Amino acid sequence: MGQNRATGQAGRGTVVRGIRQALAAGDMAPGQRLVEQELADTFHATRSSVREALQELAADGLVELIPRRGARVRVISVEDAVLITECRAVLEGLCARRAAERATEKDRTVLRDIGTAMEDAVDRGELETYSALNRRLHELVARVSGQTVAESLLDRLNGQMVRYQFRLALRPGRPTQSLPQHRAIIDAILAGDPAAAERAARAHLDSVIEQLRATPGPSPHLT
Amino acid sequence: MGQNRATGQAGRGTVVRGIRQALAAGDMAPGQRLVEQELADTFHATRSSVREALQELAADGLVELIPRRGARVRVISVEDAVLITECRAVLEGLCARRAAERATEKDRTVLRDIGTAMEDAVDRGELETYSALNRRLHELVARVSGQTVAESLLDRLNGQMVRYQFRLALRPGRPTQSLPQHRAIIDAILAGDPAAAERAARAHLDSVIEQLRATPGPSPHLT
DNA sequence: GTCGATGAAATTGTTGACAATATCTCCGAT
DNA sequence: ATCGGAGATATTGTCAACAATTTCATCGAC
Repeated sequence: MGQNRATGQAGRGTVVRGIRQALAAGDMAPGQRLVEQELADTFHATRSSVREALQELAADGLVELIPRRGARVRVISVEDAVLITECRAVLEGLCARRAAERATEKDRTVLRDIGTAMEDAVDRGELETYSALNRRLHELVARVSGQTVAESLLDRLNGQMVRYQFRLALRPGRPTQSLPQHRAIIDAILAGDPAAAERAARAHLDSVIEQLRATPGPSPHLT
Repeated sequence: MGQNRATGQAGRGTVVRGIRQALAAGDMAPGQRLVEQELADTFHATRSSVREALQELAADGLVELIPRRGARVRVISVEDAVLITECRAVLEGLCARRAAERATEKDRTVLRDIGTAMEDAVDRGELETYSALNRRLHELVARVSGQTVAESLLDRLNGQMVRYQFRLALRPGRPTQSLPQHRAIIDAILAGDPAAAERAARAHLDSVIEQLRATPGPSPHLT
């Protein structure tokens, strides 16, 4: 691994992954300007690759593309985050409902395991683990539901929320609040009760919205 | 309007619009291969513009992009259409709910007008008019709801459904079936009853799903 | 007659140079 | 000191030629 520039479609993938990661890690501030040549240098790709990567990220709503003025990391206000989460609420509600109808024995076992693992993690105060299980749970529900369209929409929406998600998960007392909500979703799916599963998923995300509303706006731009 | 090649971003826009329209008009069959040079010629644009346009359309799910093998018009199976409509159901449910909470006097007036215009159109058997009003209604509800995120998701999903939508609207007896459902949505919003509005929107789209399921698969490829 | 290989044609992917535009810097006028 | 404008620089957008790959047609062997 050295000086070789990743070229072509490989390069594009590299840049997309790189920017995604930098965004998730908080290495790129919202509103920050993204200069094509700089990106090309840091990721050892060509400007063409960077250009295409930016378009892809713009389509996913992670980056804002202004003609003749380049790309910026998209700024997502608290209000935006709320609107996004409202969509997540109904879409995850749909997924939970269908998951309750369709979960196989195998799925149920995995679900049960995630449930107990979550309780353990919260007991032991392992926030990182809990957060990871959280993601796994939401992903599993979407996958089990067979709602591939909803799943991809949720993917997109979640991508836009990275900044807020890690902010929320670290809130003191948050796990104690969300754990029973996750339990309720799991239990409803295990019980094969679609209506309850949908209600539980929505209730969970409504609570996320409440938390978001109590969030101070994202650190005023250090342009 | 002559021999001038639309160049650059203008060209890209031209191509995107052109393909979108051709798709809506049924001039491009699903699965049809889209060759860059051909498109560049027919829309009088450069191959670069075409390339970018295809990426944009791919991000919107209208076109399938396979590396090294070019672009094809995306084939949307009946099952896909059902999954899409299930998402639409919950998203439009959300919009209807919020619209019921937020509609201003002005909005209500427009809504009422659309309602009566719909009834007139059905009475007179003006299918085209009814179909246009249908679109306007769904758009208005989304806009009034203030759910900009849901609105853009719905835009994307609707774009993928063009083929099926016109197929459904022409079904005999369909207007008689959908008119009261539209009325129910409008009335619930006018009454300021969020829960009823959401139920009505969902019920309407559940009925669309039923119709879709009773649809013969999209005409077996005339590749 | 079918299958596979070989070469030709068509098509997509990549690159680097160039053009157009925006942004910044510096300077002078008020 | 502030504002505005001219030039310089930085940055994005465009293009056409070239490279790589796939697809298609032709031909020969079994």
